[in-house]
Amino acid sequence: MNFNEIEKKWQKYWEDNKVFEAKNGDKLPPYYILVEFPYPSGNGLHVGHVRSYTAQDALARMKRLQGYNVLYPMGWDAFGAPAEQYAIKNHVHPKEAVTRNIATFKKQMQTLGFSFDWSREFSTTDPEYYKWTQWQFLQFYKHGMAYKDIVPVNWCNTCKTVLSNEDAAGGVCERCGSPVVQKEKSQWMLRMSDYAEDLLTGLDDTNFAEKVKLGQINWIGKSVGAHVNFKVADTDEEFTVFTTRCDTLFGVTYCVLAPEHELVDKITSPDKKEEVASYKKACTLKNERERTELNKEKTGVFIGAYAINPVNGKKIPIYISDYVLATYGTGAIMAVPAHDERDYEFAKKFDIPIIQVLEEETGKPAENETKKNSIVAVVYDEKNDKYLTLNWHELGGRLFIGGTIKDGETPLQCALREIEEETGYSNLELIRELPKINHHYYAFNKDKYFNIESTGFLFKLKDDVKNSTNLDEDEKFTVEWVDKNTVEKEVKDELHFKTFNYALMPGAIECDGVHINSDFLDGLNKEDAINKMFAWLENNNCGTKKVNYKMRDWIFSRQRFWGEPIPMINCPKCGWVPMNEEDLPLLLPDVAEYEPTDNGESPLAKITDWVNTTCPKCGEKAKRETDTMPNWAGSSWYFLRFMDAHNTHEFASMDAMKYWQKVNWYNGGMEHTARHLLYARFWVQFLYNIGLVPNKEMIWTRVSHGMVLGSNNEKMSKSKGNVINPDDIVKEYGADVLRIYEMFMGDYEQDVPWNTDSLRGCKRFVDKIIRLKDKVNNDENISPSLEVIIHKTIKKVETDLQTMGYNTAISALMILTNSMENEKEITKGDYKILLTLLNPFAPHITEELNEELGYEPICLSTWPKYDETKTIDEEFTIGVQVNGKLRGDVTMTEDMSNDEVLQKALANENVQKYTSGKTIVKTIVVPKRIVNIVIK
RNA sequence: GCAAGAGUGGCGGAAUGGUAGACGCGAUGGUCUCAAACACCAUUGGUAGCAAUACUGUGUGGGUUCAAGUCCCAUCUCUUGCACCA
Repeated sequence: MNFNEIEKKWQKYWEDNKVFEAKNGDKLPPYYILVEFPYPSGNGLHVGHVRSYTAQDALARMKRLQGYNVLYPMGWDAFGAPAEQYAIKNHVHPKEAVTRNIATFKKQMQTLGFSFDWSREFSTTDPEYYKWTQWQFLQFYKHGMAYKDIVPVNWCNTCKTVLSNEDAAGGVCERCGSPVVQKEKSQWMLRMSDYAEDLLTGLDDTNFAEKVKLGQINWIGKSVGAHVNFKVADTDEEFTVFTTRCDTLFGVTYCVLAPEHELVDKITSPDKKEEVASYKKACTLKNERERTELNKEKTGVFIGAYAINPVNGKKIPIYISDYVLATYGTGAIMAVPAHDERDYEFAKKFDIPIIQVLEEETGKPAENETKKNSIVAVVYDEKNDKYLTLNWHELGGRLFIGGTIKDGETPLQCALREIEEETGYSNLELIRELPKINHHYYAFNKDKYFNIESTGFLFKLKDDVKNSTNLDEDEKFTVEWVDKNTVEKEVKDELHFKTFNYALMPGAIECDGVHINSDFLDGLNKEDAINKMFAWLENNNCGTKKVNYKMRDWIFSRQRFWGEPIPMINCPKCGWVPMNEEDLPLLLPDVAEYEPTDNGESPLAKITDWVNTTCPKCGEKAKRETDTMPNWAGSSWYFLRFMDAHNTHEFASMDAMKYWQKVNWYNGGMEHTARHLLYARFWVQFLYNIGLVPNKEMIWTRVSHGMVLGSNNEKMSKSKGNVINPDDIVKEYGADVLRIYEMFMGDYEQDVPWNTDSLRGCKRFVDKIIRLKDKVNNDENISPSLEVIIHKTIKKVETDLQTMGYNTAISALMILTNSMENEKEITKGDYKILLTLLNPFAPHITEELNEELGYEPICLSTWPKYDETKTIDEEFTIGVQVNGKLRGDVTMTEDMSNDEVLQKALANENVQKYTSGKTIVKTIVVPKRIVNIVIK
C-alpha cells in the first residue's frame, strides 16, 4: 500500500466534498475547537505544532461523527517583528515572505490531514481583517479606553523599539535578548487596568485549567492595602504611599520615592540637588535587569527633605532609591525596616533606626495568663565556636540563660545579672539586642499560665573569667558549652530556639504577630490592627483603603512597520482625531526601507505621502499616527472572526456569535497562557461592555500542551541539530503514523523527547491493522468473543479524547487490535468499529481500509455507541490478599455473592498455606476488586 | 525567595485507596533467511530458585487504613511560571 497516494486521495476527497466546512446556524449542536493560529515563520511547521493540531483534530473528527456541527478553523498571525526583521535583511516586502510562509504552512498542514475548515482562513495581515482590528481600536478610543500618554517605557537599542512590560520581562528584549533601557515616549495606551477586577472575577465563568487561572491571577497581581498620605515637612507638598501593612505605620522610620517620582525635584534640598541628579541619571542608564538583579546591594540618596509620619507626627528622612519601582503602586513607599527585608537592608546600609512593632508569637495562648517581662541570653564563645547553655535535664531540657526582669531593671541589666548568677561569667560584650518575642507557656511548678514578652540578647564571651561568689548554687541544671548542631538538636523550647535563630540570622522579621510600640494597636493581631488603622486613616483624613494591581495599562504603540496602522490623525487644531470608520481600512503603504528610524519612529514616518492627510473634523492639514499596533492586537479577537469570517459590514455578526457561543476548547502553549489570554479576555470584555459580543468570556476551556523536545531532551533548535522536520517523517512513514506517534508519545500536557524508535512502533501498529484485513469475513455483526473489549474500547477512546488522555486512547486501540489479531477470523462489523475509532487519529488509512470493505466514508458515518452493560466481562480474576499481601487469585463471575467469592478465595491452595492454623480476624471482599483476609 | 507541577523499570509512560509497571520502545532468546534487514513468536523491575514460590520494590522519613504510587505530615531533588510588587 502506498500511503502517500492514499493520503493525497483522501485529502482531495475531503476538500472536494467540503466535508469539514462548518455551517453557521446549523441545527446540529455547535462545537468550537480552537488551536492557537501560528505565526508562519520561515522554518515551517514544527513537530510541536503537529502534536497539538492532531490532538484537537482527533477531538474535532470524533465530535463530527457524534453529530456536532464542529468549527475547527485555522488562520495566520502574520504581523510581527520576525517578518520585519527578515524584510530588513533581505530587502523584500514582509508581505512577500508572509505569503510564501503561509503557503508552506498550509501545504504542510494539508499533508497531515488536519480537518480545518479552510473556507474561514484568514491572516491578521489581510486588510479585510485588520480593518476590523482598526475599527475596534476606534471603539476603544471612542469609549475613553485608549489614550496617549508620555510614559517611561522599555526601550531596546538593538530593535530600536519600545517593548511592553511583557516583552521586556527579565530586563532583556524578548526578541533579540539585548538589555532593555528606560526612555520616555508618547504612546497609545489601553486602559486595561480598569478591567483588573473583571478579569479576575471573569475567571469564574471559565473552565480554564487551574494552572492557567493561576497564571492569570498572578499576572493581575491584586493586593489589598491602603494609601497613606505623608506630608513633607516645612512645605505644602504631600505624597502618597501604597502599603499592604498599614498596621506597621508606627514602625516607619523613613520613606523612599522612586527616582522618577514627580515630587523628587520639588522637595530636594539645595545642597542635595547635585547628588540626587547624578543618582537619577545613573538609574536611567541602568536597564531593568541591573535594577532588579538578585542580591544587589541597595543604593539610594537622602534628598534632604523629611516627611511627617501621620500616626505619630515624627519627622522621618526621605530617600530615593531604585528598589522602589515607579510603575508599581504610587512609586513611593513607607519603609518599615524591622519587618521588611528590603527596608532592613537599606536601613542597615544607611544607618537608619529600626523600630520593632510586631512580635512573633510562640507557645499557645490560654485564658487568665499572667504577664511578665523576661530575657533570653545567647552567649557565644568565639574561640571554641560554642554556645553557653543550661542543661535542666528531665526538668526542661537544654535552654539558654533566661530570667524574669525585676522592677527597675532594664532588660540588658537583667540579662547580665542572670548570666552571672547562673554561670558566673561576667566579662561579656553585647553584640546585638534581638527582636522581642511574645511567648505563652504553662509553668507546672506554679500551676499558672504566663504570657511573657521576651527580649533576646546575643553576647560574646570576652574571657572565661568566672565570678563564683554570686553563683546560684542550684543543682537542678548544669552549665554546658555546646556547638551549633547540639543547640539545633537539643534546644526544643520554642522561645529559646527562635531566639537562637534571631541570633544567627539578623534581618527583618516578616510575620503576622502581635503589635507593640504601636499606641492604639498594641496587643492586636494583624487583621484587627489593619482594620483599626483603616478606620483611623479615614477618620483623620490621611489615608484610605486601597486595592492595587500589578497589571498596568497596555502600551499599544509600536514603532514598527509591519503591524496594523493606528487609525488616528493628529490635527494641529483639533488634536488627536479618529479616522472616519467608513474610511477603514487604513492600508499599510509600501515602503522602500523597513528600518525604524534612529529616534525610534516607525519607518512609516518617512512616507510623507502617507503621513500627510487632512483632519476628518476640520479638513485642515494634519498628520497620521505612524506607530502601529502590537502583535497581540490581531490575536486578541481572531476567534470571533472565525465565527463569521467573511462578514464585510461587521467584525462578526451577533447572530453568528450567539450561535457558536463560546470556544469550547482552546489549545495553546503554556507560554501564551498569561499574556495572550489576558489581552484576548480584556478585548472581549470590552466588546461585551459596549454590546458587541454576547458573552463576557468567550472562551470556555483553555488547555495547554507540553513541548516536543529533541531526542537529547533539549529544546529543538537548529544550532543543536536536533530538529525533526515533519515533512521528512510524513514522506518516510506517512502522516497517519506521525499523527499516531505524536498522540502516543506521552502525557499531552508534559514535555516529551522525540524518539524515532518509538515512532517505528507506531508504524508497526498501523501495519498490523492493515494485515487484519485478511482476517475479515462477511459478517456485519460484532463477534461475541470481541463484544466486551469493543464496547470497552469505544468508551475508553471517547472519554480519553475529552480529557486529553490521547496516549491511553491509542494504547486502548492497540489492545483491541492485539485481541483481534488473536482471533482466527473477525467480522466486517468488528473491523469497521476499529477503523472508526482509529479514524480521528489516522484518518487516511482508516478511510481507505473502510472503503475496501465497501462502506461509505467514515467521515460521513457515525461514531459507534457503547453499551455500558456490555463493557463488563462475565468472568474476571481478582486478587486474594492475606494481611494485605497478595497470595493468590480467584476467578469470579458477576452473579457470585461476596460469600461465595470469599469461600473460593479461602479454598485457594496458596492462600491456605498462610491461613491454616491461624485465626481469621476479619475478611474484606470488595466486589470485582479484591479479597483480603486478615489473620492473627 | 514565592507559587504551581512532577519524582514509578534501561527509556516514553499506565494505574476511580484494591493484583504496581497497562501500552509502546529497547534488550535477550528463538522462527524465517545462504546471510542480513524486515516480520513474527517468547521472555523481560530487582534478588534467590530448574520451578512452584519467596523476599523486595513507585525520591526519602514518618502516619492513617484490612489495604497507600494514590490520602495526611515532614523532607530532598527537578521542571515551569513570577520575582526589589511595598
